[in-house]
Amino acid sequence: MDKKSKIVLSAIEVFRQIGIEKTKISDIVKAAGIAQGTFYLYFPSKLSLMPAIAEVMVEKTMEIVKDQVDEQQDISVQMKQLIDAIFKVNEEYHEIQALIYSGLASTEHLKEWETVYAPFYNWISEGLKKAKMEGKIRQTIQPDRTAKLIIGLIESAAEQIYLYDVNKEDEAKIQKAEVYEFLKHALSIG
Amino acid sequence: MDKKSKIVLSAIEVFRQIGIEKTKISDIVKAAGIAQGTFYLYFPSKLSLMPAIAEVMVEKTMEIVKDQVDEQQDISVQMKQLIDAIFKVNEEYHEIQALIYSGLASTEHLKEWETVYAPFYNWISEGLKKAKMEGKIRQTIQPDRTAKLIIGLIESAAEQIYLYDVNKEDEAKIQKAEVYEFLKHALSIG
Amino acid sequence: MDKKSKIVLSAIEVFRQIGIEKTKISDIVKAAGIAQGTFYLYFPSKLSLMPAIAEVMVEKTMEIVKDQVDEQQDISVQMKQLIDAIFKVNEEYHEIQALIYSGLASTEHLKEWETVYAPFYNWISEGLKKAKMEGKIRQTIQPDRTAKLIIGLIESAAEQIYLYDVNKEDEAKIQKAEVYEFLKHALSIG
Amino acid sequence: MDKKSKIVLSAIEVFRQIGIEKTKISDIVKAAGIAQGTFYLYFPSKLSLMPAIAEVMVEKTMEIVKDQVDEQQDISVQMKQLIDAIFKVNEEYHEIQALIYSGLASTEHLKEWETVYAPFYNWISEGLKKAKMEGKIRQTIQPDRTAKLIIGLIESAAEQIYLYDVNKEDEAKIQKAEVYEFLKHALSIG
DNA sequence: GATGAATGAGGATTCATTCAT
DNA sequence: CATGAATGAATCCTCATTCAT
Repeated sequence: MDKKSKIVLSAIEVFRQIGIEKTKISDIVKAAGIAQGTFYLYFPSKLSLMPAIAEVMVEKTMEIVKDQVDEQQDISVQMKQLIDAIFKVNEEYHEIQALIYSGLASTEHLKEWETVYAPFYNWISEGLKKAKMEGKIRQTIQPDRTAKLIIGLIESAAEQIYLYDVNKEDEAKIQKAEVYEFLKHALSIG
Repeated sequence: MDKKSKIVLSAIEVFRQIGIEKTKISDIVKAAGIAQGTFYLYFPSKLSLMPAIAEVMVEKTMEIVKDQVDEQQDISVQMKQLIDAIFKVNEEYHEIQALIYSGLASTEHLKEWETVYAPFYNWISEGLKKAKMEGKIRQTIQPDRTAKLIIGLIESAAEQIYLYDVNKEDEAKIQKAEVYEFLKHALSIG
Repeated sequence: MDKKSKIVLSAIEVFRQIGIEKTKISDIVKAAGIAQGTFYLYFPSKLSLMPAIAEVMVEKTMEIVKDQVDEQQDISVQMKQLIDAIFKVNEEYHEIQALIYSGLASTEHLKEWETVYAPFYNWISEGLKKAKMEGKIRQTIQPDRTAKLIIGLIESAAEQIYLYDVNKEDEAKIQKAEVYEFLKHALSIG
Repeated sequence: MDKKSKIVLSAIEVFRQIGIEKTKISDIVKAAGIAQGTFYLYFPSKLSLMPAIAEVMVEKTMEIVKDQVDEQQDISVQMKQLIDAIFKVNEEYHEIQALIYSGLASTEHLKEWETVYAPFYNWISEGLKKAKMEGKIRQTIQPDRTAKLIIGLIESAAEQIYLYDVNKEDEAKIQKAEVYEFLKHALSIG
């Protein structure tokens, strides 16, 4: 394995054990079995690790999700499986999720977050599109938007964490309308 | 204003500008216009600030929510208003939400989190109970649990953040079942 | 004595013993009897010490010069005394002279150099003006400019002797005589 | 050009730009277009560069001086030419002079300094001997010693001008005239 | 209570040098 | 000869915390 990957994986391990705040660069390199200076050949600082870690985490998440969700099953079964999968990932890596979040938040790497999560969102979205075409779900659903809502809902249920993006009034309006629709059905209002 | 409040408010301001990671005590006291040592008369350490900040933030959130939501209105209207309100709060204080979370997460203050958020959850829960009794929403809803789902959903929609809590298998099972039910209706599945 | 002066004087001592390059901040603070962090309350870096050291050195130089040169004496005697004085300073502080020079050169403190040396230059210049008015030296001399030439001449002469090693009494004596002769003619004294 | 020369010349260039203190080996090799390790095939350490640089600088100086000074001319003309030459070298390489000096001083290469400068001193000394024999300058002059005084005088005069900034043509002109007058009298020329 | 200069342990970072390719 | 990734000792610098005033 190349040194860069070794650093990232070791960092994940160490962060889980000691916590991001208390982890020293020296802990990471010790775990990776490399010299102190070598770290700086690949990352300028501890926080600059975060996007790389996030990427690995999303990869792991997708692995588990794809493993647990049977695309041949009915959409209702798939959703149950998706919930199981996300709860499972969160259970195993909840510290890392928190770390990534605070790590991304405390730096200026926020924009990389969306890029990193994109493949996961897309995969869900494709599933929704199929179900929509087959008339299994309501036709007013916007798959891309709803995919994110679903992931957010399940993750927040499993976790209760908060994240966002601002100053997009139109975007917010559509989003709000969509959430309203979503919620109306979820609660069986009216 | 007393010095303690001055410290908390200055800290919020400085955290928003510099980020929690990079903020020094000296930055906070400078912003508060007090001496370095004075900080320690009110807070034993830097991290002990977090719960106090969280409290202020929840207070601000509830102020806005209670101001925007008209309890005389129909539940569907109230939900629209709630969405508006939460989006509004998040728009204004999204960095702080992240800060609080990472601040609480990076220490052992996690347990205080629930306490701090409790009044908000309770208020939503009460609304659901009333609607449930009036037959406006489905009778299978568990108000306490659902209150958190709703807040989580809306906040994640406004933000896209992730947070959690693990090792509660039974708790997780119930939670998963509830989400499933929630989601089934939201998507009009079956 | 205040801490800032203590740092400067200790730095001079340590630099003389260990050399500027090999001196660590920790050596300086140890010599000054203060904590490591305290250094940074007064100086941002090792090199930023240089102007302060230069100032002290010029003060010391002027003390010795004013002490050795008798302004009541004839200009030729005064020049002899000036040569003695500068050689003396150089013998004692030759490492520091080198340090200051390289220290100033390697940083961006060059402009401070002139300011620091100004009082010395002025004092010599005043002496020349008086001698010129009294017809003791040639009338074509420009005092300000010549003051610098004289100091430059004597210092470089002294450096040539003391740069390598210090105990060269005989060598110094001959060099001083030669410089005196050189200077006497240059100024057309007597 | 062979790699050794390339290293020396690149080092001079980089030192001029970044300053000796801040220059890393990696900067030098980058400028020279060679690999990091290659440096050590030609120089055992960073400081061992200094004598080589000094040598190059003295060579350049002597080239310019020999080019500008016409040995057929009268000693007074030669001195004028010498002043011009040294000022010229200083204008172009004033940072390097400081570098060499501090570079040599900060190590144990001090003894090489004399060796490196020797040919320059000797050349001047020879000129003085000849002039002395021809009765063009005062008979009390000791050529070897005076050669160093002259160079020291002119260099310090030039430094005073060019140390701060280079484009001071008028200032230089006046300074050169003053130095010439000073020197003419010091040597009792004409 | 309030101050802010002083502390110093702790950790980040640098960079000359090596050596396997 | 040439390379440049890897090394890790050396040292800088930060900043939470203390305490004499």
